[in-house]
Amino acid sequence: MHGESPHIVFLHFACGYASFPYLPRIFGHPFLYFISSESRGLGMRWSEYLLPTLKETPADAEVVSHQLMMRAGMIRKVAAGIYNYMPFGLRSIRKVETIVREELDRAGAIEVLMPMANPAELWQESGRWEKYGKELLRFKDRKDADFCMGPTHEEVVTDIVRNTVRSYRQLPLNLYQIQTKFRDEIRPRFGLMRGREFIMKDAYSFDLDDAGADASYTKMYQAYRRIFARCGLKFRAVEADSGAIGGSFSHEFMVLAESGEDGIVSCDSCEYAANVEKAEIRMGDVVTPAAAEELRKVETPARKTIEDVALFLETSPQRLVKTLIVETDTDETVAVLLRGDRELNEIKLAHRLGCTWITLAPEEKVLKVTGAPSGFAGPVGLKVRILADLEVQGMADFITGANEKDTHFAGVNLGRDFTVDTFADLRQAVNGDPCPRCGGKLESWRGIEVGHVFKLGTKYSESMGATVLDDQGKDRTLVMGCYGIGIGRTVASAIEQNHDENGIIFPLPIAPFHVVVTMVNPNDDSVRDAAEKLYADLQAAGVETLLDDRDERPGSKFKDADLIGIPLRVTVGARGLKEGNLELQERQSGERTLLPVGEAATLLVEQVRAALAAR
RNA sequence: CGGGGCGUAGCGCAGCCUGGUAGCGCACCUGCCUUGGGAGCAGGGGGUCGGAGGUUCGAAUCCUCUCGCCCCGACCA
Repeated sequence: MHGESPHIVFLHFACGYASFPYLPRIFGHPFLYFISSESRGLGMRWSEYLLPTLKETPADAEVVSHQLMMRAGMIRKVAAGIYNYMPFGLRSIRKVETIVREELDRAGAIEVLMPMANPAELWQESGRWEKYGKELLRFKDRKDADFCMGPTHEEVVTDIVRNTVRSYRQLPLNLYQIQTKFRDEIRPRFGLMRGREFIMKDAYSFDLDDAGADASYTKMYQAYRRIFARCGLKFRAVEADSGAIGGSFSHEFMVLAESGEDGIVSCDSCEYAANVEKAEIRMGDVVTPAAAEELRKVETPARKTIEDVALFLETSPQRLVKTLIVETDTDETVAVLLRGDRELNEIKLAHRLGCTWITLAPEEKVLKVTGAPSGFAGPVGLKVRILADLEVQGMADFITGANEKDTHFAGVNLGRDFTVDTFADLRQAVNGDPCPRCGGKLESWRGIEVGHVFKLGTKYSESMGATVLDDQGKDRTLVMGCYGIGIGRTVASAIEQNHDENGIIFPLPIAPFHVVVTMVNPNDDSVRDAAEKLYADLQAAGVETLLDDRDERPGSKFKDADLIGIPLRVTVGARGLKEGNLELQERQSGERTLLPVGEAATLLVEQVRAALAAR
């Protein structure tokens, strides 16, 4: 793990100063540089750094952030879902961590560090040793005692609190850590986006009662908003499915990006935003239109999908009702009806059925239930329980499968031809649906979940006996909240959101360096001197600077600079120098400005300060 | 878990079908040359062809097993 090793004074040419213990505000010696006690140096020479950029995209990297993090030398894979954080990538990770620490400290949370190796006993106490499944990586120590790698730390933190907190007067308490976690994902992918080993900030709040827990929750919610805003990210805090707890006490923080794994919706006229898993759809009173057509069979040879059937019968998917055969974890098989162009929201259905998960029935089951191969299921004559989306209630004369190979029914009508056991809101919300709060329009986005705040209640405090005495001297079970931020994923999502065809475009607050100084020709003394001077001046002013002093052709250096995405690039070349200028190019806009040599450092410092203060 | 695909130099790939002394581009090293958008020339180093077993006179190539990695996944709605 990172964190405790004392870091490390780096000296090239001047090894005698290796015990230099702190970071001086200003120094004049251009050959002396170091990594501070925070393991971040202000300056680095590319020629002496480890920044292995790749011209080509590694074959196994699917999403941009993964590709670019590999190409920019930020990460290297060690095993499936397990990565080295290379120096350049680590700097960005540390930036996010620093912002997280500052904001959590400000919100009154207290940092701790819990072990990666968790004894089985704690997990048995909470019952999760049995429940957690294969994602929990278990192992034995030399004495054959059971352990697991912590995928999250409710058990451990609850243990801390029950052992150390006795009185309501010690509350509220909010403990957080930044730790490497391990979840043995079935399919790790997308680089840091979905790894097995990953750096996570997790926090846990403890309060005497519900009201206190709500206050803690709100505080964290606010802190999270600041954190992601300070990271320079476009995000939404959305209502998430909170499972058994209910209410609006679960929010996910979603970085907006096309490639996001989660669908979210937000209202264009009020504050409502939700994960599509949760987003409700409000329908007014639904009136079933009168049937106009007779039920009739139509041949639909080999037309299995909604699109094919609609095309073949020269109608639109909206005129079809699709029938999904679904199995539950409680061993029930039901049929679910949706308008042809709609998608089932499995979470809503599971809630409705009171089960934990549902799954589409396998081919054999479909055959058994409907008597036809999949693709031709319909409600008419079905023996299983039938649920239908509210929208279906407003349909008449529609088309469904006929439970017979290569055959559909047309002119199908509710009541007359079949009956539905339950109508409910079962479909996925889509762009343009009405907002359940204000009736405005919902806009849909893709998002990457980078943070989650959750009111836990007493699940762990109760099973593990975390109680304090209240002012009446009575035992009270603590009310908990838990709050996570994926640190690596935050960096990855920042790249997902901020890149172009040339590479990364880091938001300045989390950029590994603020400025890259590119020497066009390091063999030209005037160029070298001017670049060295700027490099020294910038560091003296606290600007994190990468000096590209490599003896490479300018073209490769520019390409590399674009790739690694440092927000400000200063080109030092003989051409500009003749006029007394350096050239500033902003990565984001591509805008170029001439900087008079004498004022360059000052102007850059101002720009960096402004960017950091803007948030 | 089920299905599919791929493992050949650091990276990206060809060669495999039809067995016969392992190749290309980039990267790397040396020298020359060049220095404002991934230059050029010349020379050079580097591969248990993922692993094990088998077939064969002979296996990167055919067969079996195994490991690793990647992708997809349920009338896709």
